[in-house]
Amino acid sequence: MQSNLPHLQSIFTADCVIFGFNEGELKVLLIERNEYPFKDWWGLPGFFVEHNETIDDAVKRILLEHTGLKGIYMEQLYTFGDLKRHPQGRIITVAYYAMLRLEAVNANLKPSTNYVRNAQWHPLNNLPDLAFDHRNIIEKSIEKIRRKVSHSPIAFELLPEKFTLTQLQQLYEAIWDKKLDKRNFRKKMLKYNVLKELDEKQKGVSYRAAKLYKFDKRKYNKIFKNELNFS
Amino acid sequence: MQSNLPHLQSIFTADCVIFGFNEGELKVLLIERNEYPFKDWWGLPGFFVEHNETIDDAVKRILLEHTGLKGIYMEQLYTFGDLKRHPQGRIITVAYYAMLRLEAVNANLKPSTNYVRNAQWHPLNNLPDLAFDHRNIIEKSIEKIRRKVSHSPIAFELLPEKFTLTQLQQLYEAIWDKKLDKRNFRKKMLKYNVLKELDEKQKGVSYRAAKLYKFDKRKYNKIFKNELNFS
DNA sequence: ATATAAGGTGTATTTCTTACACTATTGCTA
DNA sequence: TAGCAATAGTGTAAGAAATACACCTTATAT
Repeated sequence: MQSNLPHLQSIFTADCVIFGFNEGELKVLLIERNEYPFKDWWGLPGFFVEHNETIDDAVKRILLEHTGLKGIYMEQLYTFGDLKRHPQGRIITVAYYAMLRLEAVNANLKPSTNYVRNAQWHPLNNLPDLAFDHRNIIEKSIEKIRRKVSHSPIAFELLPEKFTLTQLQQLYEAIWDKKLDKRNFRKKMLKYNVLKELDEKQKGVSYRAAKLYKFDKRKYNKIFKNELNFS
Repeated sequence: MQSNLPHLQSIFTADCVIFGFNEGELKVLLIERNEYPFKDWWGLPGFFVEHNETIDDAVKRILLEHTGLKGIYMEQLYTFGDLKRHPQGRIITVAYYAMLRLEAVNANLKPSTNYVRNAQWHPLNNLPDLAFDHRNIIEKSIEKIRRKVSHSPIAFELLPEKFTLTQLQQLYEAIWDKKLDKRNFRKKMLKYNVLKELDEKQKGVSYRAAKLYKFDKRKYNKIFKNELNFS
């Protein structure tokens, strides 16, 4: 099958776009770079992929080293390869994204590599200047989650385990950047039959406490295997 | 911004998954390889990306050199990076896909590189053994076009410029691998308002000739900019 | 006790989806 | 040239889903 061909290895990076939701805002996880190029700039967690690790493994390792986050399931988004995107030469990057319950991990963001000084959530609509083409990558990610969320209720991953319907609605309003009707939203959500109503209520609010709900993953998997609705 | 960092270049390949539709079947364009590795095997058009070309440009060049096809708009599908996918080492590949009017290009498939001996359409449900992980790439592509076609009527690209509603229905049936109701299908399609009815009929058939339609791209762009339908 | 702030609920209208079967037209051939 | 073969083309009724819309309830703070 092969003659004496040279041995080759792909050199490339992988970047992580991690979305969280808090205080009615979508946020993205950025790191402060401690190494050239773009030393002292903010950017996405991202680094070179090793020769002996899959891309899926690499993004997990990189996210852990850069932010301390572990066990996050990321999906591949797109591969960026503009000629000028990286100052060291044409280096392509494979971007992955994930959405997660922000409040669960808010406190303990701890980089474990010298390449990174600091990891922090930033509101999506108030980002600092970013290294490389990272702003572009984030913009493509937000388009992707908009499309994704419109075909399946994956948005639950951005909420705490127990949440109120109002929180859920605010999340959709943040992703869509538009207001939704409260009654219709609730009707629709409850009809999907993937919410489990709990016997608990919100605490610590100075007004009528709302019922708490959980996302029922078993039912979700049954219903949304086929997420299709055109003809 | 940078100190004295080494100059680097990504080494990687790009592959093309080109779908066509003919005689009621979905087909994919394969090439017969004339070089190691996988000499004499069938595989996707694909090759190394040059250091000074974008990935988007590279797939166009590669498709042209391998098959003679020109001016095809391809979209990025996914980047494959399994450790064992390429016998020369861990070389990742960025896969692109396109759908196109098969009958317009059927005759003149002419490779212009010695790496390729031959280019040919193969029915999707009767593929030969394929080089590398190309079967896997094709499977991921077909899932993608199923999802895509269910959110926007992009399937028109697989039909000749003028087509009958029955041809359109057969195309959807091939993509979905299931039968659809004729009356409901027509009602739905016409309601989208992206078909232009022509003053022409099918020719050369030995039964009642069907009306021909065209895809109205202007209307399409207006309607499907936001292809979203959840809340 | 009252104000404040959000929680929680129903109905009528319109639109979309689905299931379902017969007549019309054309070319071919006996 | 009659009739057969093959596909084109059409409508309706029932159920499901989407939308628009406003008021009372409950908990807390003062």
